[in-house]
Amino acid sequence: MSSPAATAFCAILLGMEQHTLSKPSRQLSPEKAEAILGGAMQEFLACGYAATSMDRVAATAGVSKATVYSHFQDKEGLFKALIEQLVQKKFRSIFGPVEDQHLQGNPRATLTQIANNVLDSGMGDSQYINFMRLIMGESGRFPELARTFVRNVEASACQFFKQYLHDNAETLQLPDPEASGRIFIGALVHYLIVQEMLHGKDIMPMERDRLIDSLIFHICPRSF
Amino acid sequence: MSSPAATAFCAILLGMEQHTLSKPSRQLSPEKAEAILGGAMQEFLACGYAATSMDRVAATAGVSKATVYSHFQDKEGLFKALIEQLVQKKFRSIFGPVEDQHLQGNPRATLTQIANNVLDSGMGDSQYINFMRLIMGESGRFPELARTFVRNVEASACQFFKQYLHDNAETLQLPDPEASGRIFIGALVHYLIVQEMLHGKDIMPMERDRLIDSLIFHICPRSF
DNA sequence: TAAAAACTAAACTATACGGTCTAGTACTAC
DNA sequence: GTAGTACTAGACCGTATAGTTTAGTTTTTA
Repeated sequence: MSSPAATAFCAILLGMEQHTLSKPSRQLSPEKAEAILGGAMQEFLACGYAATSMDRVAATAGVSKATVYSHFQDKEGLFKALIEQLVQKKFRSIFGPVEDQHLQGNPRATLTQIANNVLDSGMGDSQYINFMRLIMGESGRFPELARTFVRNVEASACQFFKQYLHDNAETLQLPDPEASGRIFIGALVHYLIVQEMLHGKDIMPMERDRLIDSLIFHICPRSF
Repeated sequence: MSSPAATAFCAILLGMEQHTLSKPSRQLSPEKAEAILGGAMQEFLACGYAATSMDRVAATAGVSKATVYSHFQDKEGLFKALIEQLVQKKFRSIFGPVEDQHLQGNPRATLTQIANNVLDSGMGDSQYINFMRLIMGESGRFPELARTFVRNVEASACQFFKQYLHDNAETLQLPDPEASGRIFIGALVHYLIVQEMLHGKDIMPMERDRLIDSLIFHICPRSF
C-alpha cells in the first residue's frame, strides 16, 4: 500500500520533493513510520504546526522520541511528510469514487450528484475540515505544501469539471467551461468553509439543496 | 476614533463580548493601546497565534512588556481584541465604498463593478490575505472569532448581494436571490483563496476578467 | 510641590520546547 | 553466539516562552 518505491513513484508523479531519504537507512519499520504519521496527524490537525510538540507526537504515536527522529529529520520534515500523505489520501478519497461515476445522461442529474459528492466528502468530516485549516493557516510559512494541495485537490477538481462541461458543450452551451468549473467548485468549497470551518451554520443558514439547485439553475437554466 | 465608549458601543452593535474591561483602569493611554495593537497585528499576522511571542509584540510596538500586560489581560485577550479590531476595519474598508456606489442602471455593468470591488479589496492586499489565514487557521481554537468574522464580512457581503438581486428581481428573474448571492460571493472568495492565499496562480492560472465574465453570464445570461 | 499612576528596562520564575545522547533491551542475520 | 541495529526510557542541553516583579523615571493632577 505504501512501500518506499510506491511512495517515491507517487512523489515523482505529483511533483513533490522526496523527504527523509537523506541516509539509506537500513530497516526502519514501516509500521512505526505509519504510527508516527498517525500521531503526527492527530496532533498537527488538532493543535496546528507551532503548538504541536514532538514529545506529544511521540507519545500519541506510542513510540519513543528517538524513533521519531530516526524516521524523520526534524519537526518540519515530519510535518511535510504528513501533509503530503494527507493530500494524496484526500485526492484518492475524492477522485476514487468520482471516476466510477456514470457521467452519461441528464446533465442536471449528473451535476447534482457531483455537487453532492463534493459536499459529502467534506461536510461532516471534521478531520478534513482541520486539514483545510492547517493548509490555509500554514500556507504563508509553507507555500510549497499549499501548492501541493492546490495541484492535487483544487486543480484536479476544476480540471475534472472543466472536462465534463467541455464534453457536454453542445447541451450546455457554455462560453467558458473552465471558468464555469471554477465557479461551480468555488461556490461549493466556499459553502463548506463558511458553514463548517468558520462555524457559520447558525449565522447564515442555508440548506445544501438550495445552494445546489441554484447552482444547477445557473449552469444549465435551459432545462428549467 | 476609538474611545472606550465608542468601542463598547460597536461591540454591542456587533454582538461581541467586551474584552479587557475587567479592571476599571485609570487612564491607560489610547496611543499606547493603539501601538500595542499595531505591534500585535504585525506579529500575529506574520507568525500566527502560537508562534507569536509577547516579547516581540512589545518590541515591535515600541513599548515595555509590562505595559502590554496592563492594557490587555493576556496573550489570548490581546489576540481577541486584535481580531475584533481587524474585522471592523475590514468591514468598513469593504462596505464603506460599496454603499456609495451607484447601483442603478445596467445590472451587467453594476455586477461587474461589484465583483471587481470585491477582488480589489483583497487581491493584492497581503495583509488581508494573512488576516484570512489567521482567521481560518485559528477557527478551531477560536470559534467565536471566526463567527465574528462571518457575521461582519461574509454575511454582510451576501446580505448586500441578496438585496441587490432582490431589488432587480424583475430584470434578473432569479428564483433564489440569496442562494445566487452566495454563489457569486463564494466563487470570488474561492478565487482569491486559491490564487493568493494558496499560491495557486501558476498552477491554475486564470485572469480575473474571465472569471467575472463567466460569473455575469451565469447570473444574467439573458443580456448576452 | 507633592502624591498618584502610567510607564520603562530588566531581572526573574516556572515551564516547555526541539533535538541529542546514553544506557540498555529486543530482535534479526549469519 | 556474536554482531549489528531498531527501538525504549529518560536524562540532558540550550533556548524560548508567558507572565510577574522590582526599582526607578516620567507624566498627570490637584
